[in-house]
This record gives sequence, C-alpha cells and structure tokens, in this order.
Amino acid sequence: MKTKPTIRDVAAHAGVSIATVSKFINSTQRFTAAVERRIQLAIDALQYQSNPLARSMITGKTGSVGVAILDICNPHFTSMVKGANRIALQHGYTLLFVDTEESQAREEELLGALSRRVDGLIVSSRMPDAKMDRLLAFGKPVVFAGRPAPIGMPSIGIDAYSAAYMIGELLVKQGHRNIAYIGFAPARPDMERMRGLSECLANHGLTVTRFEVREPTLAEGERVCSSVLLRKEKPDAVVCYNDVIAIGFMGVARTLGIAIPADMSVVGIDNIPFGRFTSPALTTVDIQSERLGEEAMHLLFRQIAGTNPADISHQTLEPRLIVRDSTAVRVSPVTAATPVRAAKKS
Amino acid sequence: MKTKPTIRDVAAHAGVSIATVSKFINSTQRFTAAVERRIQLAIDALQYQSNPLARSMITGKTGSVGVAILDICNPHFTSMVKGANRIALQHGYTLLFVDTEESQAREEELLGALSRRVDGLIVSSRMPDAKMDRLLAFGKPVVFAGRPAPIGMPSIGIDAYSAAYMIGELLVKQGHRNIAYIGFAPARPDMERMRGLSECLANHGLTVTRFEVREPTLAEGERVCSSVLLRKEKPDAVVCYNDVIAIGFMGVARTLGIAIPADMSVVGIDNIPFGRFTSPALTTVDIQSERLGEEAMHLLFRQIAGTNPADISHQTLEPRLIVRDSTAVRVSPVTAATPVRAAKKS
DNA sequence: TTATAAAAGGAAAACGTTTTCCGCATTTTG
DNA sequence: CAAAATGCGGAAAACGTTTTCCTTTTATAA
Repeated sequence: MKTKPTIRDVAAHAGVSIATVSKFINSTQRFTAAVERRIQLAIDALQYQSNPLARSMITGKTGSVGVAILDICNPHFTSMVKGANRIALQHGYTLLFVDTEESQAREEELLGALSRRVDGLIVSSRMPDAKMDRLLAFGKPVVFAGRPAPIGMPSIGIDAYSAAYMIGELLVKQGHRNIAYIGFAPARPDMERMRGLSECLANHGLTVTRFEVREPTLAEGERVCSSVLLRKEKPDAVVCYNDVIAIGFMGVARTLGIAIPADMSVVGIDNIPFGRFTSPALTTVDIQSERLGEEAMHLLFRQIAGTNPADISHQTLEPRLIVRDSTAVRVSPVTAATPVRAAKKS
Repeated sequence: MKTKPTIRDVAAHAGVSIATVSKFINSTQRFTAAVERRIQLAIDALQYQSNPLARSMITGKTGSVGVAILDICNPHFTSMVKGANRIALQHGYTLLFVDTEESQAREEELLGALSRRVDGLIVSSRMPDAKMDRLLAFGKPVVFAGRPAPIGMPSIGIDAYSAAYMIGELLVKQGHRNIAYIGFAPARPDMERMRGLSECLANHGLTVTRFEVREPTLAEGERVCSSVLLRKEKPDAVVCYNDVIAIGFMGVARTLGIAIPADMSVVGIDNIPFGRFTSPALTTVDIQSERLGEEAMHLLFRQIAGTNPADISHQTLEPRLIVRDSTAVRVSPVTAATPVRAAKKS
C-alpha cells in the first residue's frame, strides 16, 4: 500500500526480467505459455499498472490530447469539448481540458503545462499570437479553433463576419433602424462580428451603436441591459456578442418592462441549447459548436499522424441563422419618449 | 526545431553541469552572478522549458489535480469545476478535467489514465464502489463530491434527501396532490431524492408517481414530457431529477399548451444559472454547485498536504429552496378529463 | 549425431530530470 | 601564516519504463 508496485516487482514476483514483462504488457513479443501465465498472475497479485509518465518519457507519446477552453460555464465551449471528446475517444485518446478564463495572467503557464503533457493541443484562447509562438516552439501539433490562427497553422474557424451580416439583414428587413451591438472587445472574433454587422448596416445607410461588456457572461448581459436602456435614443434591436449575454440581457429587460420582441428585438450568436427555452425563444446564429470541436480534433489527429501542418487546409464552418421569437417586425416607430412600462410581475 | 532542447543542451551552452542548471531553475541553490547570467542566457537562447514528465518522475509530484465530471454540458458540473479551478489555481496547481459521460464503459480507463498524471483526484462519477477500489489502490488522494463515498474516504456531499423533502413540503402546501418524480436511476443521488420526496409525501398521505429518463439532458426532459402528459391522471406537479430535465420538460409542455404553473407546477434541482431565464423562471433547490467544487478541492489539498484521509471529516452542504414562478398554489381541482388546450403561439 | 536455424528471454542503454553527496577554491578565523 | 569554515559547482545515482541488441536454449534439418 505504501508505494505502488513497479515493473521490477512484477518481474521479481514472476521470476523473469523486466524486459520480458514490458514486452508482454505491450504485446511486442510472445512468450511460452508458462511464462505468460506467471507474469499475468504477478500483475494480478500486485495490482500492477504501468506508470504512464515513465512510459511517455521513453516513447514520447502520452495518449492524450488537450483542449484549452476560455470559460467552461459557456455552453458554446462545452458543446465544442463534447464534440472534441467524442473524436478523441474514437482514436483511443484521453481528452484533457483546462479552463483558462479564471486567470488570464496564467493562461500561458496553463497552456505550457498542458502542452508538455499531451500529444497535441486545441486552442481557442484569446492569447495574442506573439505569445502563441512560444507555445508553438514546443513542437507539439496545435489546431486553432474558433479564433484566427497564426499564418500557416491549421485552424478551423467560424465565419463570424457572415454570421453578423445575416443578422443585420434580418433586422433591417424587419424594419429596425436603430441597432446596437453589445461587444466584448478582448475576444478574438468580436471585431469580425462588429465588422459584419456594421458593414451590412452601412449598406443600408445605417450605423451601429456599440456597447461593451466586461465579460461574456449572464451577469454582464444583465448589467449592460440597464446601460442600453438608459440611452435617450433606445435601440430597437440589440445584437449580442453571444447567446449568454443575450439571455442575461433579455432577463433584465423583461423585469424592466421592456417587451421583447414588441419593444425591442434581441439576437445572440452561438445557438446554445438553452436559447430555445428562454422567453421569448432566442433568435441566434448557429455556429456548429459541436462540429467545431470534432473538426478541430480531426485536424489535430492528421497532424499527430504525421501530416505536415502546412498541408492541412484551413476550414471554416458555415453559420446558419436561427430565427425564433426574440425578433419581430418593427411595428411602432422609435420614439425617444417611449415610457418604460411598469415592471411586470416576473 | 527538430527536437526540444534538454537541460543538457542548456548546460553545454552555458558551460556548466546539468546539476547546476537544475538547481538554478528550481532555485534550490544560489550561484555566482556570472554563472547565473550565463545559464539564463542559455535558457533564453534555446527557449528551454523543462520537461514536466521527467521532473514528475523523480519528484513524484505533477503540479496538477484532476476532476472527473459526468457531463460537461450540464451547468451544475461546470459550476463545480469553476469553483474547483479557483482553489486549484490559488494553490498553484493546474486543474485537468475529463468528461466521462461519453463512454461509461471507458470511465475506469479514463480515470485510471488521469489518476496517474495528477497529484489528486475529485470524483463525482457514478462508478460503483467496487471498481473505485481499484482506483483507490493507486494511493493518490481522492475526494468524492456529490456522491456517496466508500467508507472512510473524504467526501463532500449534497443533502439530496432534504432537498427533495423541502420540495415536497412546498408542493403539498401549495395544494398539489398528484405529484410525479422524473428520475434518473443510474445517478448516485437519484435514490436519495426519490426517497426524500416520497417520504415527505407519505407523511401527508400521498404517493409519488415515478417516471424515468434515460439521460439527464434537455432532450430527455423534452421526451419524457409527452409520456407524462399521456397519463390519464395527469400529475399536477412534477419534480425533476435536475434543472436541465425540468427546463426541457417545461419547453415542450408549453408547446403542448400546458400552462406552467397554472396547469402544472414544475420543480428542478441544482439551481443552474439558466433557470432564472426560462419562462416561467424555474423553482428549484440550490445545492451550491460552485461551493461543492471549492470544498472538494480544499479537502483534496489537505490530503495532498499529508493529512490522513481518515482524519478528514465528511462534510455536507445545506440545500436551499429557491421558489420562482414555475410553481404556484393549485387552483382548479385535478380532473382526468381536463382537455389539453390548443398550443399557444410560443 | 551434428550443424544450423529459430525462438525465448535477458543485460543494458536510454529518456530528461532531481538530488545527494563530494571535492575544490575561496574566504574567514585563530 | 596555518587551519577551519564556507560557498560554488560537478559526478553520479535514481525515477520506471521501452527497446535494442545479445546470449542461451530449443527445435529442425542433414
């Protein structure tokens, strides 16, 4: 019980050499039935399990791959992990994740720690490319998912520009004129989303008002709602950086007596499962979170199998607009003086 | 680029021995300024990072701890991880997680792989105690969270019995008489919840009808809703194994024209953040998911610090009833013939 | 039988560190 | 100035495996 049995103990117990035991375990060589039986007996008796660290040291393989996720509480990322995990298991690998959100300062450290313990890495963090270079220097295969990749690196992306653009088209078609975007600047895809939306609106002679959130969370979505409603010129449609923010936003809007979509349309991005169950159901853009994880993992395994990263094409997933009930055709004209109605009993 | 630099390369580059480099890196010994400068220069030039595998082999410490979670898509578990991660970071440890849901068959394997790579483990899986024993044989500190622990093992629990009991009290007080429980038998705390609810109801001369879900997911919550509504004697209140199921249930109930809480009350357990944003907002029991992760991690670090597991008391967190809008006082008497109203425009 | 091929199993090097000792040079003390 | 104490830095063992040769034994053929 004190100290775990080593291969040496097994060898002694079975009366063979450690080389023999090792070869038996890895089935790299067959032995006489008697010997094999003795070894197996020793293994069972001692409850021996080989030490993966020692094995990894010599083979250079760990049998596991890693995913660094930004925020484990965001369903977009958990869906992505779900997809990645499925593919990893199919390949007989164990998937290890770390959550980097909690301490961005230690992000590099966490990724460093993880990257030396796995055979490959999927990164969707917001770490700047400059620092990423140090990571890449480890020589481990890396795939970037859902964020722009340093040139020449395999990546699987989301067409955030189009996603935002199609939201813009929907809202304009519905008659909205005063459209706001609630952004989260530190996130990699934020700029693309902002650009897609504003270019779309520009094509219709409109501009977008930008609000900022400090974190892409429910709580921040709730907080920013007040700021938005305090505006003299209340927007008649709000596009959020992601679904989580949108859901938080809708929550307090309702308690403040703003009817969605009658008074204001709200749109998210990500298509997280819970978006179907809010009231009203959230209009959003599906970005295939789960598939993102799957494809990223496929790309990673191609690299692990030896394909040159440069030969792996960048891939991008098609976004799809999901129109639900948080958006509607604008009925009444925007009036700065529209009184906020008394809060309904929530 | 070919192969990562080793401590040997650094030593050669700096003109010192590898022992010196090692001691410098770990700051276990001071050296003359000139030597230290040369080493640092060599490290920078070569972009050297020490190999944690080799280090772990000799020190026996990995600097990371692991959490095995059942389903990364369930916000209860992600909150728990969030809490655990915070404490781990405070202690300077990296938290690694694995998702075991995807393949229960490989659960043991995954846990085994993880357990040899970390200094300690938090387990909330549903693996039977018999198999757990093999895990414990590794000799690594283990804490059980949110599930019954083998005797003598440190654990931090949820008082699932009381949680269900207080739900029962609420529903009975609200005048519900025909109460159903949607359970998930494979889960460890399911039986306790069922027992808490049925004992409470028994004290009021009532019984509980049990329904079963195949997975504790949104989709299954949606599926089971139809079965429940098909019953001749429709329940006037439904208690779900967890919030996720409850949310799925409410979603299809609404599309089937069942008004919640007017026609039927629905209660979940977990108090996941999204429960506040459903329509109606979900009545539930808070089980302090995040705190669960924190306390589990504290217990784990006490063991890592050398405290005898037997000296670590089992701890259980107090559940707290959160009454929102998915439950209400029963108005009309239950009638088997109550027609299902036409589906409202959702 | 003897020569030869094949099979079975072992010795030892390697993986990249940490750590314990030890010797040498420098400084301090008597 | 000699002797002791101190500090600096290195040699080598160890961690638990895998893997590459060897050597020995056994089976096969002549």
